[in-house]
Amino acid sequence: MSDGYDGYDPHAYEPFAVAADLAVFTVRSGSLHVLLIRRGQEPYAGAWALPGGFVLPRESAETAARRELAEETGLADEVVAALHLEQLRTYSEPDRDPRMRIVSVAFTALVPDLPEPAPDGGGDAAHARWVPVADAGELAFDHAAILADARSRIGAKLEYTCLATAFCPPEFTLGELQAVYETVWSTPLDRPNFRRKVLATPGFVEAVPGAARLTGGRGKPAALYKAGPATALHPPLLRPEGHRR
Amino acid sequence: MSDGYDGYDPHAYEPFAVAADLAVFTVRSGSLHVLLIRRGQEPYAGAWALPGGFVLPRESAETAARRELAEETGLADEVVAALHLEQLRTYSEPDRDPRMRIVSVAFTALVPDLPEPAPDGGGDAAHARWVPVADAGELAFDHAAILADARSRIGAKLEYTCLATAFCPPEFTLGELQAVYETVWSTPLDRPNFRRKVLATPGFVEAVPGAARLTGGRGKPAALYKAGPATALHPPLLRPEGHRR
DNA sequence: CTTTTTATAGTCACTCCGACTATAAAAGGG
DNA sequence: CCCTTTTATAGTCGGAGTGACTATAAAAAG
Repeated sequence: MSDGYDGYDPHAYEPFAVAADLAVFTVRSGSLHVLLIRRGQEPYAGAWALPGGFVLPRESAETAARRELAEETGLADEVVAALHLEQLRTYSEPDRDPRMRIVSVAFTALVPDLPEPAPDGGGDAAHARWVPVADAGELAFDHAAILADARSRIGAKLEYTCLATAFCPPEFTLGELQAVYETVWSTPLDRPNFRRKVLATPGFVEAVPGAARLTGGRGKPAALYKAGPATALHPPLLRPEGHRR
Repeated sequence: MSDGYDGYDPHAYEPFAVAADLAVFTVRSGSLHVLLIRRGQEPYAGAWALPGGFVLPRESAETAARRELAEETGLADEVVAALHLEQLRTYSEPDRDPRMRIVSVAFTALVPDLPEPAPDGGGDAAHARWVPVADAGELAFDHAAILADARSRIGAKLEYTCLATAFCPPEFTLGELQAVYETVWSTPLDRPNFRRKVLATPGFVEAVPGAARLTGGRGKPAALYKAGPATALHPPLLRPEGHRR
């Protein structure tokens, strides 16, 4: 026998298709939302699904993910191009799609609270919506499992990376950053302690001098910060005991 | 336009092939080794490569990874079946294989120091060898990048999981466990502190009562432990500053 | 029997973190 | 205009965890 790569004739087999699917998260009005599209055709017509689609012959999976996201959701091209995509994992069970053999590379992205996916862009975008993950329920294919994996991954990543700032607008208050953690982890955090930890981590956030959020809200105006150059959190910011998944 | 999944005719495109590749690590004689095979045919004939091969039409990527590992390395079937495989990530750059479009799902596995891959099994196994990762050098395809990603992943995983016991035989001393950390991280650790940390983490290791390693070695015989039920390390066992990647 | 080697036990100071209290600066209601 | 409410920010205190280190125990080597 030769090794597994030799003597393979791809046309002798039913071909694989390779897809890229995305779990794009945002935090809005105190709950974690995921971007879903409603399927227009069988299978799973009318069901909600993660945005995604086939990888074309000259694309990497990540390129395909960006292209599909732009096509299906009408998010602005600059937004999609700048988006930090992270590969989650690949789903390759033989029967995960009833039509044919489809191997799907899943990606995760975090975005600040954006306007609703442009319905004026017409076409696919009209079927895209932000849905609270708690309300996502049944999804097409194995997308519910992908969503669960993505959710658990981002919860863990908040512990040891600075990724939480990706959920925030360019300038944000520490209260807003804390709300991201509390929303993703579904647990309240002590405000002074959170503040101390964030400020003590070099490069996590940087003060925007002289700026303060002029919200219509009550209370003392909060200082504004922007994301710093750090990417990892050492030591990590662990969620309270009993809130891990 | 419809969404990306609809109206796709896979036969209209050059087909994709999907492969599974493995980075299987072990610790032997004080250095981290990876299992490599020598390629017999073009492309990259004579070069070293990670074991792996094509996913068959009715297999998941993980099933294919196990099958290829057994075929190519002659590792015992029980060993391969019991192996903890973790998906690393998927490599999908269009030109990563010169022959055709191949998307590869990479896996990582950790095994105790095993005998050399059975050369008596004949066939492919004869071309499999444990190679110190420091000596791996150039590999076929993008396997050097996969290996680097895998190495960095396992280093990070030792920090917050109990995975280090996977490198050890069923019963091991704390000194052996510490050697795993020191080898993977390439940094010495303080022995009493390491011991305190491991024993203070519930479920990391369990004492084997009355047993002690009767090595030919000098010094006081060490007590034996076996892997406990815990899977995560809270709080984590962080490597010393400046040794992260 | 002494030295060497390895395992194991214990000490001490410092850091980090959870819980908590106190003060500051805004809005809203009388 | 004062007083309450709300939110932001500052500080305190004790305990857990850890790095650096010392001490003791149990084996082999000379």
